[in-house]
Amino acid sequence: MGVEREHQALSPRPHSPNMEDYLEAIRVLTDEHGAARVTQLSEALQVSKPSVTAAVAKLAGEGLVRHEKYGAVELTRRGVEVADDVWRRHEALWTFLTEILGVGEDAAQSEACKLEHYLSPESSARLIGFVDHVLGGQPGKPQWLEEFLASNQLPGDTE
Amino acid sequence: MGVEREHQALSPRPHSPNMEDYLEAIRVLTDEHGAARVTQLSEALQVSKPSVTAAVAKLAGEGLVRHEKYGAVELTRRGVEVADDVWRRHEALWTFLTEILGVGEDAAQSEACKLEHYLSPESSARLIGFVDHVLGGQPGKPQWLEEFLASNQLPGDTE
DNA sequence: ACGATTTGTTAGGCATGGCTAACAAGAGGC
DNA sequence: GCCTCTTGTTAGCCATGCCTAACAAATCGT
Repeated sequence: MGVEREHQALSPRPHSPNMEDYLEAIRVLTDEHGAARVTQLSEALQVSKPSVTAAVAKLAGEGLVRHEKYGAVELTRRGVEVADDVWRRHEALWTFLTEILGVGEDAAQSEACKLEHYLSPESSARLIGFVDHVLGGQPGKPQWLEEFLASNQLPGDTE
Repeated sequence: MGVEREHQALSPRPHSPNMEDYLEAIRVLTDEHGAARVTQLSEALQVSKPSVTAAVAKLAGEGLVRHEKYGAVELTRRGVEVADDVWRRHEALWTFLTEILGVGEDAAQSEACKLEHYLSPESSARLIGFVDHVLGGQPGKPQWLEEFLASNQLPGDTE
């Protein structure tokens, strides 16, 4: 195995994992409740309200959200684009983890939230293609996948 | 899709991604050159030498490495365990990315370096099992995989 | 063995992104 | 209308992990 391990940058994503999390959460809350408030974000992301205020101010400075004092937080067009992009990676990972690896839904959810920030556009696209290729063709799952999933049911599988 | 997105903690790994990177790099350098020096770590991880000194001091404080001033850095037994654990996740990801998703080797390398810190033990185990189930049975790759990989060769595939 | 080069450390800062405590604005009950 | 409760903000602080500049130790050549 070619173990020459330089840590090269791999075109760093323009927004930090934390900021991507905020954008994604704003997107989800807006979809669910019509608006995203500071308190809801604070609960959803499990951070304090002052942390939310600060993050939102930062995102507003980058033109990704709009926020008038004491009001709701809204994504700008650019903010929506970023949030959707993160969300697509999230879904691809979630589906892969649950449907193909057989990870439990809650664990897959948490894990996708972490991994989504580090999946490159290329891998993202390939993963989506892979999931589709494996699950998209027939109604159920292919034989070999059923075999693999069955072979993993040994330990505490709390699905 | 059950979109109730609490950011729950998922038993956080005991060591930060950055510290895992240091441990992993020390492991690799020790294997390759017999020892890990500050300058080599600085180059391998693309950080300044003072940053390495600080990180190593921290790891020494946690009992993961040994380091006498101006000398080589060595992993303790516990350090080796952590480094090996990270390395296993790295390899599983690398193999999955290159052999199954068809990502180029360099991109896969960089990406595995990021993702490895966020893969849970469970997913890690399942991913390893998956890779083995898919590639381990026959000599080459299964038909369906060959098909998938072939269907991806359309765009600029700089392998 | 001593000067030059390489290697490593210390000191001092900076950015990110968390936190608590304290205060201010808005909303509802009466 | 006012009092209260909730919501949001400000101020100030902390940890992580990175940096540069400057200094100290080690190593090498002659």
